[in-house]
Amino acid sequence: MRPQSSPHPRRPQSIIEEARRAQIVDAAITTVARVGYAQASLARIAHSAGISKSVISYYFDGKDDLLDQVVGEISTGMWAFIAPRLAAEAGARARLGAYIRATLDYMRAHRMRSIAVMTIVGSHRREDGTLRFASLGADDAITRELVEILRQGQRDGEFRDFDPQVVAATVNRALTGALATWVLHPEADMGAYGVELVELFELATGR
Amino acid sequence: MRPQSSPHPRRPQSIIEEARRAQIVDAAITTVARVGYAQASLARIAHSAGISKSVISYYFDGKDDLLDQVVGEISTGMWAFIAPRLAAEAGARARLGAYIRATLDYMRAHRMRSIAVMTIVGSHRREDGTLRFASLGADDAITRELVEILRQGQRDGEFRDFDPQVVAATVNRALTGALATWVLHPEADMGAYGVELVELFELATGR
Amino acid sequence: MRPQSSPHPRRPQSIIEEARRAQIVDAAITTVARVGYAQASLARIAHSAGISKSVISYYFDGKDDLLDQVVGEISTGMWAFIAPRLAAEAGARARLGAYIRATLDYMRAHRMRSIAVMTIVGSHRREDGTLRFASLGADDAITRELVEILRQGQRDGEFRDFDPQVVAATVNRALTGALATWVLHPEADMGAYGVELVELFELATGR
Amino acid sequence: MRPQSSPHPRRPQSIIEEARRAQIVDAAITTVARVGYAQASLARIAHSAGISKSVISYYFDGKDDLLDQVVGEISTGMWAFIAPRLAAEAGARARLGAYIRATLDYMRAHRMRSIAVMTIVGSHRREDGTLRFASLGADDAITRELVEILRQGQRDGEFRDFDPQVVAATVNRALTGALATWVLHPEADMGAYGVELVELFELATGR
DNA sequence: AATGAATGAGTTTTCATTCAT
DNA sequence: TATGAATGAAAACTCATTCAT
Repeated sequence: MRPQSSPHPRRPQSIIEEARRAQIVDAAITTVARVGYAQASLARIAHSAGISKSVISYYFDGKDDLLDQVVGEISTGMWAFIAPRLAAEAGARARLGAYIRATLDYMRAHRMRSIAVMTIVGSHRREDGTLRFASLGADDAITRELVEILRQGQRDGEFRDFDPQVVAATVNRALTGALATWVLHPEADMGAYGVELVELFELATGR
Repeated sequence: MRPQSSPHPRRPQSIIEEARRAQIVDAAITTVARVGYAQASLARIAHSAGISKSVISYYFDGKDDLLDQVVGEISTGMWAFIAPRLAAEAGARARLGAYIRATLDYMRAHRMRSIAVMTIVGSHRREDGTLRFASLGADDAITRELVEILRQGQRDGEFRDFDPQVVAATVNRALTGALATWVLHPEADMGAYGVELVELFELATGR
Repeated sequence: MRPQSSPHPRRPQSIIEEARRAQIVDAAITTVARVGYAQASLARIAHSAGISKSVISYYFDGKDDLLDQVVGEISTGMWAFIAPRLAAEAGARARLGAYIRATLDYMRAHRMRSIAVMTIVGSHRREDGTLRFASLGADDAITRELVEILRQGQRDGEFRDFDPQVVAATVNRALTGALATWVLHPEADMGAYGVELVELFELATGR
Repeated sequence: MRPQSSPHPRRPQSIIEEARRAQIVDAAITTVARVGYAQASLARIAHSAGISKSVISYYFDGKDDLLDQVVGEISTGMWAFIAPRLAAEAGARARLGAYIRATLDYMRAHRMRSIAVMTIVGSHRREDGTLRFASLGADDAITRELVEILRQGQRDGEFRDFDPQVVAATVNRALTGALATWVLHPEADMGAYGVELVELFELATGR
């Protein structure tokens, strides 16, 4: 990922330039969410953005760069959404609940973005075949914060003894599971789903 | 579909035919597990099987058919592996634990198959863009059995009151999460991971 | 065209062998008539005959040979149908009418065969790109007989002076035109069409 | 369809774009006329145009689209050639003669185009197996004009009573018959052929 | 007498990328 | 800043044919 850096030697980032980039990123998000990773060709994305294909090549260093930036932007936005909600809570137990609720709230508020990032993370690969974002949901910034919450809870005696990495991965998986359920059943009650998950993990982690 | 779009509704399944089919299915599994869904072209699969591309078309009615059969075969094998382990246990709590352990044992015993099915399920789409196997892990035969176990536990008073669909989806997600962790960290201790998950869900579901 | 001759050194033409050949030829006729020349693959023909693809290769020296024999057999049958009807008439004018009526009657009695031969004649090409049956309808046995009728009529003073080749080609084209109309409008009245054509060519040729 | 499945409903048709399209259409015409419909692959057409295969996909929405445009362009050109010749004549008899002569003149002046359109019309099929241009020569704009001439002649008493559809189809068939003869015998005298046909149909229709 | 198995050549189409303007 | 034009590679798939049995 090469965020904020231009492929060609151009430095001044004009407002119009940033607008174009955002427009393309949005089109990529919508397209990936709608038709999936494999079908989200540059032609389709360009078409969805109402621009010519080569504009994408102009602003991004190829498809990989575009998708990298899509994931980067969504991750950033997600963290910006969740972080204050964690900060508002005191105690590991409360913060774990806030983490779950905030994530689900983000998904509800940004359905397309959430689906897109889940889709890309599960499909975007390097040339050697390994998933490019395999660490997302397991070792990224947000998850590291979650792990820290869990560790703090254990130190403070709020949580029982467990492997924080395993629980963190399970929590994240549960959250994307909620999203997948929502995709399959758009009429599902995400609020109730959240209540269930909060209780589930409180019981699972409490002493 | 049988070879040559045969006029006969059912032709005798020769040994060599079944062997070839199995060989191709195996090559597809290996290839998908190694390079991912999008890169697993028929050419690559054929190459991996050491056969010509058109042999695949000869035995399968296209790529969709092949992948359908891959998923079908693995699902069947998985269920055949897990079912007796469930039957050997009495009580919902014990059976839930057996479900988790058996699934992880299957994954350990059949790493490639497990990765392949997880990959295909997450990527294989219909022409309309919807995931072809979206229901796998949410509404398939194995999951229905899991839901039944959870319901039984609630009826018997072993489990607290929760939404069985949510918990079942979360359990399944946790299991594929274990697999994803194992892919990312092949040195990870799956046995310990299993112990963690069993305890987590016992606490999460118990009263 | 290599009628009656087998590709492989087999001489005894058993009854069963002839039955198979006829079965395959019939299947080819039906298939070509239904889906057109380009789509009439050996696989489709074999499927329609309820046999394996390689049986065709066993009885015919490839697709060209099969189609040659299809055209040959239909031409032969057509001539066998028409010839006695010509012989029954005296005078060129009467025989020209009989030619037109007999051909249309054949088409009505053998719709599939007629469509098939028209289709193949218009599409089957040699490797150099030239139509293999370009002479059919212009210089074949039946047309030569038609030309002879026209010449006789001119000699006898029944017909005016015209180029018999041109008129013969036009008559034949008119007849395949009737067939094409019938294909496009299956409800068309072929009897009335025939009456129109007979009158048309009587006036066109008479003195 | 325009290049790149453009997002804009109508892009400016640059000169170079129109030139390329015309070049490709011409190459398709030449190729179809030379090797026939079935052998006229996009690869061959591209080769004949001296361009890469994918340029065709860039300018046309697939092979069907290309052939549709080939037929459309030739039909348009043919009508533009014939219409003024009809308009220059008074009386149905004279106009019928003009129709025949003008069509044959077009064929002589545009041999390849004429052969190509005859070939495509006789072979290009929809997925359901029906001929895509079955109505050409039976129910298209030019033929409707011919039918109108015939009807006018009957109303004015120049022509006898006959089925105009049958006669129109026969005239058109006779004309493609002339073309087929010319293909088979390039040395044939098309002028004389035309004289024969004009006389034939004058006698056939006159009272 | 028959065919299952296999294949290589060829089909149309899609795609990401490059480049001159 | 933007894009129209072009391309080569690769995709899935079809086909007529061959061959061993």
